Amino acid sequence: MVPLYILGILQRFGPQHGYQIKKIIAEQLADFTQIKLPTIYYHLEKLKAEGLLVATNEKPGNRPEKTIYSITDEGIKAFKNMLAGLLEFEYRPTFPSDAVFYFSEHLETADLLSHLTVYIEKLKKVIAVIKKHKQETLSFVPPEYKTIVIIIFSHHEHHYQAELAWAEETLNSLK
Amino acid sequence: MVPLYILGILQRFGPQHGYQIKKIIAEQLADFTQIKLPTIYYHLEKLKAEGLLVATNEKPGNRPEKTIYSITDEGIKAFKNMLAGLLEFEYRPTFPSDAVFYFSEHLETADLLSHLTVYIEKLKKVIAVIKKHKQETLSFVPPEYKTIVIIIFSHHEHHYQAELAWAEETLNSLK
DNA sequence: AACAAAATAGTCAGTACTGACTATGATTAT
DNA sequence: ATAATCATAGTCAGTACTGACTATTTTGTT
Repeated sequence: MVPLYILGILQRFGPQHGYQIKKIIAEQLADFTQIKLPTIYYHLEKLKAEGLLVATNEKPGNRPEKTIYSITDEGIKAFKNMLAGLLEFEYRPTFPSDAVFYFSEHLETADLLSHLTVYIEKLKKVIAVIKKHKQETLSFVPPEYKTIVIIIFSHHEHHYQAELAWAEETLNSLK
Repeated sequence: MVPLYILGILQRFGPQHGYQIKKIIAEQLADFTQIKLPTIYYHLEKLKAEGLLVATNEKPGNRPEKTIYSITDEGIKAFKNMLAGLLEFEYRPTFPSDAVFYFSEHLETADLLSHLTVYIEKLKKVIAVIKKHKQETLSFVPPEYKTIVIIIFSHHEHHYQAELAWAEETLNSLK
């Protein structure tokens, strides 16, 4: 995923350095990925070694030196292949909470119930935040991106609602 | 997750070697985790180094030598702590397909539509399989485990249904 | 009896990720 | 004026995961 994001962002926004790429991801995709800065640098160097990016150095004023990365023609080709590969996406979730229940003979039911209650409240808040972000995002993106914004946000809404419904059912089944 | 599974299985089923642990996970949890054999061996050695497991060697007949791992008192304590930590579970999914849509300006709508159609059929099949496995599992587990089986399976059912609903909505919105 | 396939029991090297750390310039608060 | 905090721009070592590989035994198949 990370190389795809980097190559795509470099195409859409032009040459960038690591910190800026991280910022773009944090601003536009914070709800959907949690990519850390060292991960960005790791892949920038890797993509450079593969010839998909080239680096130039820049020293703006007396600021510390920056390494600016630009995508190459090779990089554009590789991006298209990655995207085509990803198109055959699959869905195979794993939930840490399944392990909790699998081994729940080692836990008190009361503890499970109280944690589930807290969890349900958290989920409700997250759902509210996502809905708010969706509206905010829709208010500033150009019209041609609105469909995509809706698709991505509603993907997460669906799954958070599923998680909430499961948590509520589970709470009731244990009471 | 893997250390928790290993320590839990060693408590529930007694001393085991790597391949058997893998088999237990594959039989009981195949729908929910995809832990590979080298991952098991990696953690067995790590847990041994931490003193949470002890290893004994066994040479049964003329079969190749086995390394059998048993949980220690330290290991039982660590397991309880892990489980208590996991109890504060969170939900933060990432979907590769979001990246596909985020960069969908580089794709043909027709390709998106045809892949979504295939994807929807796959999801329907997976849901049917999960429902079947749920019934099968319920038919042989002791009654006191039925609630847990239902909780874990229905967790996945909910999310697969969410994924299906999202995929169908998305397909319609792009038509 | 001979061969193939599956089960058993691992090793190892390469890939990916990230917490903790360093270091400097810019901005804000007091 | 100065201290604190934030933004910028990374490095590095440690952790985790797994594909590819090796090797033996058991079980079927012909």
